[in-house]
Amino acid sequence: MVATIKDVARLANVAPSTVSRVIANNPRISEKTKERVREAMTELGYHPNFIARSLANQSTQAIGIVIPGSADKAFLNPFFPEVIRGISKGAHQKHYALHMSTGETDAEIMEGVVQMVEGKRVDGIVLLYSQVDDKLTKYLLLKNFPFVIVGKPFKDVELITHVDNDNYRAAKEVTEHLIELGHERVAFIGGNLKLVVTVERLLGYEKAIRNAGLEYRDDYIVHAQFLKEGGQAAVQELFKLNEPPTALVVADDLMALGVLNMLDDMGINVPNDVSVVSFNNVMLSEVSRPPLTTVDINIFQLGYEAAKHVIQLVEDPLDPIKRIIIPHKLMKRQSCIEYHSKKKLHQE
Amino acid sequence: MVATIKDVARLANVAPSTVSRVIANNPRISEKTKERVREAMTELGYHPNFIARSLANQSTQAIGIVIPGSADKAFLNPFFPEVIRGISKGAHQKHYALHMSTGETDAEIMEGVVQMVEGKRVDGIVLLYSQVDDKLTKYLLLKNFPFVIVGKPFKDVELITHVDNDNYRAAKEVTEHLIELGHERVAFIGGNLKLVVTVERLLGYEKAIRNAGLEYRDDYIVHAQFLKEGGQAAVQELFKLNEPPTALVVADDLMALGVLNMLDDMGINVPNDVSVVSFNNVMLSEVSRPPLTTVDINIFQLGYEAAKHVIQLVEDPLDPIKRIIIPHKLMKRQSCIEYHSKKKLHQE
DNA sequence: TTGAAAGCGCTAACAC
DNA sequence: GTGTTAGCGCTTTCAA
Repeated sequence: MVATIKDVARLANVAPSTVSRVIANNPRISEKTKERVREAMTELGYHPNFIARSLANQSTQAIGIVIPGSADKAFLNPFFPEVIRGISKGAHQKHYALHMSTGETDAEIMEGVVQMVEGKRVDGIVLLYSQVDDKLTKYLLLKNFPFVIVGKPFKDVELITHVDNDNYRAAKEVTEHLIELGHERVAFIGGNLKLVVTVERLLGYEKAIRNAGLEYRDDYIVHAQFLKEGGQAAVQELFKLNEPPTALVVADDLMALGVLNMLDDMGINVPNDVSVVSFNNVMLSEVSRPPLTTVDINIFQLGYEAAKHVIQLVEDPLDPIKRIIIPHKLMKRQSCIEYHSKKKLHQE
Repeated sequence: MVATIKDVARLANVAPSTVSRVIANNPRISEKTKERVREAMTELGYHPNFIARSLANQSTQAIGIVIPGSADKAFLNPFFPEVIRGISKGAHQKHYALHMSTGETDAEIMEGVVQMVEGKRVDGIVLLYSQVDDKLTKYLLLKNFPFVIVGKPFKDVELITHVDNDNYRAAKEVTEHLIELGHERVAFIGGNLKLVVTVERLLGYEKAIRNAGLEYRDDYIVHAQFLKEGGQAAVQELFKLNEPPTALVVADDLMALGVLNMLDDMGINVPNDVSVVSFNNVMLSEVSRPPLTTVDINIFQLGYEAAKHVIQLVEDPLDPIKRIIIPHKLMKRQSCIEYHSKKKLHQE
């Protein structure tokens, strides 16, 4: 049998409550008894039972991570491990552990969150995505449970602490970059339109197009899933058009990789025939052929700040709602080139 | 206040234990009372408190994941997210959640594991690596705590359920492949020599070299960390030699990427000047320039089986110790080429 | 400065 | 079938 607080108390000739106070390093216990109790602890190889403590305490020192559509899909996109790296770092600094449920469908994920919250398994939650009209957000808000969103909340922006990039501006900037390079037929390949990030990037793209006085064409907007295969499907649609685009804004590096593959299969050269820019700057984007010009959104930082702020929220429920914007940066690489009507000139 | 089992009991006019039995769907409760209790539950919006249940139950329905040297480093290598994908899938099928501690140093990681085990925060543990002379393994074994290792235990192989590849054979095969292509100066770039996987791969390499009657040269063996930078450092050493190798066996795709980079910087062409094979077949290896010939070790499956088997162990402590070997497969891509003394001929 | 005792919310004997 | 009751191991008033 494993030693409990009672065993320690008995051995040290004190009450269990005293042992508890020693664990918490309560200053009102004399150094002498502290010493005696500590000796008893090591003698018995005592370690506190976290679960029991959690029950008495109503706190778990763990934060929950919620991933869209099941870890076993999402982890295919390097974005997620990278945010989790950041979260892990932030949680570590405050001595928090990480907890993930493993639901696959939306219903199961919801179920998992309810279990985390209602079952008191975690003290706070980081939502790794923001969906339009999200039930989860609504639930968490209703329960008044500490949580932060990585991304921009669809609504109630002023009620939810969130860590985000300025995706609108970032998308606008990359599109402008393409336009400055002389491109006039710029298409947008986005991910799931239910994700707020997709919407933001699309809006930024649109703004840049309109600002430049270019035509905003519906058939230049394609949506697919945030995976390699998504990118491939999108390209096929776009290059069936009479006037195919000369540049592509792709909402995610992994999709861009699919785009690159498909373009290659179709014998279309990047960057000579078509320029490509994308988002995230995951390791792949540096390695791809050609290396992708992409927006570094500082994924790690996104996770790190999210963790820090849920914990703040947990430890002080009155902590004000915050909006943290992580800076982005365009990483120019070899997937973009100047476009002069029918001629291709020097690289950027 | 949140509803407890007592509230439900009161409203349904039954004893708390009856409610508990309804939750567990105990067959000895009449359908009628079950119905009544369930109504009371929904009316009160009742959800069981997992922590309280865990305490009474001595079970958490969660399995712990232990990563070498902190998540925030390890996750840089795509191996880890990929195993976790598998674990997540396996855990999900049995309705288990995942728990990770966030230690950074060895001591902190040990501390985290002790907290998981002693604090009863998880029912079982998956160790995502196997180190020579590992304290963690020793501890877990001593505590008789359910755990499985992804990899080959350094010792006590017959006492520890583990999920592994036949890394020895895999390394032997890829080295033989290189030798068949005509290479006679084949070097080995390994990772941390404390990791059993490194040792196994090195031994397989050695065996192939000796079998072929080639000279086994110490200066052809270099070790670095399992990251991109590791690969780069290794190359610099190797190509300072008088007789630099014409082929490289690299113990990890990510390192291989670093190798590729560095070789490129040095103006050494792959595969024309030197052939490269590596291990893991992570997504990067397909995308790199040139695409890497690598051993697919089926990372996802490794994780999936590991999860399935810890859970089995948790649910039946008498479940026999097992050794699960996941098959591997050489993925031939464009980083290898035939070598004929001073000439290079057609590709493989 | 320390102890006694109640309680966190649930489960599992043991009764009936 | 269902209720009673004693824990699970800890924290936290309240008293002394």
